[in-house]
Amino acid sequence: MSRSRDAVHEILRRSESFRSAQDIFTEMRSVGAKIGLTTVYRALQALNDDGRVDVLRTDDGEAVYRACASGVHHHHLVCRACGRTVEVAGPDVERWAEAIGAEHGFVEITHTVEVFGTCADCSGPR
Amino acid sequence: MSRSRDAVHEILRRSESFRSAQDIFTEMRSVGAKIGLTTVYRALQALNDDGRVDVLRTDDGEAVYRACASGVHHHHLVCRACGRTVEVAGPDVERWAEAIGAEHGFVEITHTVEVFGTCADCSGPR
DNA sequence: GACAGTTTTGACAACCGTTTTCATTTTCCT
DNA sequence: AGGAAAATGAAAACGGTTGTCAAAACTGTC
Repeated sequence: MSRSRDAVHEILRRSESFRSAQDIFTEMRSVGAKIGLTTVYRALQALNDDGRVDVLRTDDGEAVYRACASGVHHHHLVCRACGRTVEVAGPDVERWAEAIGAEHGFVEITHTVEVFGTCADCSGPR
Repeated sequence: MSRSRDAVHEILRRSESFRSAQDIFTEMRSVGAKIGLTTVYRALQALNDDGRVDVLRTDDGEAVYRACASGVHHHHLVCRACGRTVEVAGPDVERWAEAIGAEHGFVEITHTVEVFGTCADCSGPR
């Protein structure tokens, strides 16, 4: 797993928003790349297994991916208009999740947090 | 929209974990209810539109529903073993999300937060 | 109660994103 | 080069969800 996997990774690194598999596939094809949809899916899961990309589900159940700048735990602030995404750290949230879990007797706490909003560019010059 | 919608709502109120549409459909049928899968889906979206149930997506993209006890904003602490769910409030998280958004020039902030863990019953008596 | 009009229902087909299959191609190693 | 193993992609299979459309269940009115 290598050639196409790097290509997919490259696309994601150049994007600053979450992209769907089909979306990536279309872009690659339109640029002339000879790649199959299946391979894009496989590359994405491989990249995700390696922790090189973040995945999340849109409200309609589609999986969207993004190359994460850091391998460490973080969350996303996503513009609902243009899709621009900022990685944010949330030590307070991590602590809160742990505390909430402990309070109810839960162990091995994990959590998912996504923040949405409209960025300055999209809401500003009205 | 009434008969079956109430039936679906009732099932959810009796469950303390998130349920999928198909899951609910199967249960209703096994109890002898004469209802179609389509109707279950319709009832669920209607209930969701009315803010009577919470929806979230599992990692494999399936939509799961739960009757929320309160109409006010809250989050969930879900046992990954038995699915038991506790509603939790997180004023700190709300503030954090607002702050993070503002810091990056985003407005109209919303967020999704789900906490997962293993509950006492499922991890305790080893 | 009968009737016309509206709403709800459900079997079935259509959708759509994702995964599997499997035969072909490419890569890697010696 | 030669052969085994990994990667690829077209097409088919899958699974959850939504659309279609005719039949059934309510509505309110005479």
